Amino acid sequence: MRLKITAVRPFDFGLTAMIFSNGDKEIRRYESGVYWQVLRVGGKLVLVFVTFVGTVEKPILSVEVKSDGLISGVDKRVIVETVCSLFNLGLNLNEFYEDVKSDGVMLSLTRRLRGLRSPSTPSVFEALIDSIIEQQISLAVARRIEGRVVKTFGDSLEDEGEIYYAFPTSQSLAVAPVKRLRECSLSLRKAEYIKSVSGLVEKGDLDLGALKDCQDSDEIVRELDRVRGIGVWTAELTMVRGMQRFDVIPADDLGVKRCISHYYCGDGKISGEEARMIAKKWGRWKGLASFYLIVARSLGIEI
DNA sequence: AGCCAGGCTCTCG
DNA sequence: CGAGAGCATGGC
Repeated sequence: MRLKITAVRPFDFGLTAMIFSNGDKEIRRYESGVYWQVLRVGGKLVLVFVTFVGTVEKPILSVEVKSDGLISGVDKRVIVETVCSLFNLGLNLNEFYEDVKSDGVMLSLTRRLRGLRSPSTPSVFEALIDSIIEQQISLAVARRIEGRVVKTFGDSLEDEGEIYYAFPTSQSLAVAPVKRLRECSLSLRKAEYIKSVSGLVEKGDLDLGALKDCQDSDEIVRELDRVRGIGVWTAELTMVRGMQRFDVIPADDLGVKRCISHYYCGDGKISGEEARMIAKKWGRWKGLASFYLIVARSLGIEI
């Protein structure tokens, strides 16, 4: 089955999906113009292959849906909504561009990266667990560990002889033996954090859906920060990646600090507080602006 | 070899 | 209170 989705313009699909070009083929990847991953829809696993059939100024996505079960009308709506949130298709980038154009660096970068959107995870839970895994260690190590966790605890789906994994549910991680979590190369601490956070979600003591709908971003940070294993950095990263909250910036993030310093402070070491000061002028677009900096830096773009 | 890596908690003094 | 140790492993 195939679905069509019209995005708000501008949208550069290739530029946006590019960060997944070295992703795991069995989990989530962008290759030769095709992005794929497994979604959980109405209790079923659904594999989607997303391609771009429009232009940056007239963006249309084509979604090929594969599933073992039957896809209902409701399922179709959920799939469309999920793909929309994966690439934040509803966001009006022109508002962002307009609001940051007085910043010379941003003016230049938004012109050169026109249509770039910050991708999201299909669920807040996934963003949260990924962020915990990524605490302190290098991204290269983190990605390998994430892959092991997904393949150990996630449900899988087969298509044309290939196997694909969905991100584990909160239930599967809540009941996961610490020993098996540790076999994914997680430290004992992180194994405990992940298990207990998943337990809180399962019991309803940590309602990520409700938090996502909370108006006040600072309050979300405070609430998440109260949970053992979650600090401000983890909370903010979860919000940017899993809640479409682009008004927050993970200012304590090493990569964010390095990028801000590169474009605004001549590559010197800066503190999280200094990063927040610089980010102030981006207003409600701090998170998206920092994403543009990171992508620009990774592409070697100079002002 | 060793040191650092998109942090966080717990323990000392 | 604030500072400091400990964590896991891959890359340089």
